[in-house]
Amino acid sequence: MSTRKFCLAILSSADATGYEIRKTAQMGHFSHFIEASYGSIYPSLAKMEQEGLVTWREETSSGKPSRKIYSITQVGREAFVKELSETALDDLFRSPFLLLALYCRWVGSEFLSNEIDRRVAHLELKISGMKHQLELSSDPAASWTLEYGISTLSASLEYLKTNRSKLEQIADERVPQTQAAE
Amino acid sequence: MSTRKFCLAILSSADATGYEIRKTAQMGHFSHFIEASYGSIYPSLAKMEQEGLVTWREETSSGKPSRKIYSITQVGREAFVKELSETALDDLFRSPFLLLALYCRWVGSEFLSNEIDRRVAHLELKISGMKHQLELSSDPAASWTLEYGISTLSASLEYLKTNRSKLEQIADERVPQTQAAE
DNA sequence: GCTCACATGTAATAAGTTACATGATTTC
DNA sequence: GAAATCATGTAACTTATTACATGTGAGC
Repeated sequence: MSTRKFCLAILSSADATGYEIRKTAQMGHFSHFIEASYGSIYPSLAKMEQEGLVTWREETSSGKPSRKIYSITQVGREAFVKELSETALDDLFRSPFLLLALYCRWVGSEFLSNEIDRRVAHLELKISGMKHQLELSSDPAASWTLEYGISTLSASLEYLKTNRSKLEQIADERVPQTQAAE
Repeated sequence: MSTRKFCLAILSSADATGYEIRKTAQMGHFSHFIEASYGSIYPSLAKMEQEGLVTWREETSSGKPSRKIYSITQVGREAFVKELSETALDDLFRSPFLLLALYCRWVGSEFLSNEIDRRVAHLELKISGMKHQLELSSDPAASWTLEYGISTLSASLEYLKTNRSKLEQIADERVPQTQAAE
């Protein structure tokens, strides 16, 4: 249901093709808290067309592959607002990294350090990307959401940088796998 | 694969029943970044038993319903460590709330305010629950992870409290649904 | 000539959710 | 006597992931 909602969200601002919707999911200011791939977007759009939430027109420029440009209908807008207000609003957060942190003794500190390095780099990249988007943003709501993301990711990064050594020390007392069997 | 990994994680520390594993998922120090329901735990355990990652014994006390107590095998331990180190470590974060924030003009500021109130209360409850767990925690790695969670959730809460009025102002300029159709 | 970006889609599979089905024991 | 907790599981359904399949045009 989330891909659906996301497609309607995009289309509520402007017409778009499936390809463009996916690009927005990957690079837009949504990318922090939404994910959608072709395999979920195209079927979603097809289904919503059947239900009358969206329509499409074909655009054929000479040579270029033809595009299906989707538009949201009034019914679609109503469905979007309804979903916005009726869907559960709790965040979904899953972190394989925190599970690794919790069991870091099993993998040892070298491996852990490496993963932390990667995570730090990843977070820094993400934050700087969002800051860049913030500069370009003209929509105040988008700016607000971006800042929300930036401040939580920054807190996460900060904690990680400040406290990594503590965890690395814990991981130093590695549990050998042979001992593990008792 | 994540329910699987989570079950192995629990069992790597102590034997447990499916029921207990689910309780841990709901209330333990995992609850912040993991979710698992009966519908995913029981099938997972059954499958892992077939693959030799876990075994179980039955415990029948007079009267009480019989319990299937699962134990991890050496093969299971190895599989766990392997999954810990080989699985993707990126967080999964989905936020229907941030989508609502982004389109708050469509729902208006009254509705938004209400949702923010609920979210603030929810975050405060979650944070205080985690602080309580932190006090009880004797495992340094669990404490580290809990503090990680507390600091990011606190940043999130802080941002929300400080900047909610900004968003509420944006939502004040509500887009009427009739106008929406253009 | 190669690779990247544009462009649409399907099929097989994986994974998890929700509700259902059942039943005992304990606590208020 | 009712409700909560303990306890196991299944079945139908929803949803998304991954890989496959296909093809054009532009720039290097």
